[in-house]
Amino acid sequence: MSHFGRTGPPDIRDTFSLLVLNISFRTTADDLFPLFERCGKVVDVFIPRDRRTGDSRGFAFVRYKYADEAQKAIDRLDGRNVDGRNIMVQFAKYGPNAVPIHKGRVKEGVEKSRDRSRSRSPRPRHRDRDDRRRSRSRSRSRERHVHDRDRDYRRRSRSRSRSMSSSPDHKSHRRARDDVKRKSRSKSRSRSRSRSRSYHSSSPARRSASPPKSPPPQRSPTPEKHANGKDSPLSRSVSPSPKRASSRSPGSDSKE
DNA sequence: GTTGAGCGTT
Repeated sequence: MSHFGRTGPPDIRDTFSLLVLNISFRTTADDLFPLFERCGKVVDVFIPRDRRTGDSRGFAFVRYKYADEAQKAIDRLDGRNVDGRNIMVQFAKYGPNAVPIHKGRVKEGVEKSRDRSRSRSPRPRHRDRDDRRRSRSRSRSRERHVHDRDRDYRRRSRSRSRSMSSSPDHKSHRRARDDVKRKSRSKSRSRSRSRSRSYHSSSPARRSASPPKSPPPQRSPTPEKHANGKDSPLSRSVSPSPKRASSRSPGSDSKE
């Protein structure tokens, strides 16, 4: 997506891309275009956005037609306050069209801009939203599509150090204790129920179709109700007649 | 409503 057309980059023959960092999340290409246009001929303004949320990622790419104009934009707009934030303008280093830096003048400019951009001090990185986003994406399709975004994912994976919290701990413990309690209370019956449950769990089709509509009954917070009521449909379901259980044949399995 | 290191699209 570019500012001039929705069919990708217009012409990347002899353009010089500038990376504009630290822009506001609300700043759009339309806001940056006039600003950069004042420094020279702007070929395209592109702001990478999140594919899932569609929000701006906080930086933009501005392509100039001439290197000297791009250099001028760096000199003039780098550090300029835009939408309440001071942007950082520098030559784009990576990307589909690496800046063809051959002229000594541009090269010096690049080094200068990089030197200046290095002024920013390192900050502690903790991004909840990104972690959440990546987690969700990973949980849904971990290694299905790892193409060009692989670089991005790895780049952001660096800040996954202190992600593990202590919240799931007690939850797990609580669940485990609850499970143990239920088991000890059920005792002998637990065997047949466990087998029945296991059998149901081994059916992927049912598991896939069930989650949204019918949650697993064993996860019910009040199992004692069913334990007391022997006529409960659940009880019948989980504890079939001993006759059937003892004389279980392959034919019966196919039915259930 | 929020966030803030970095390098890009149909």
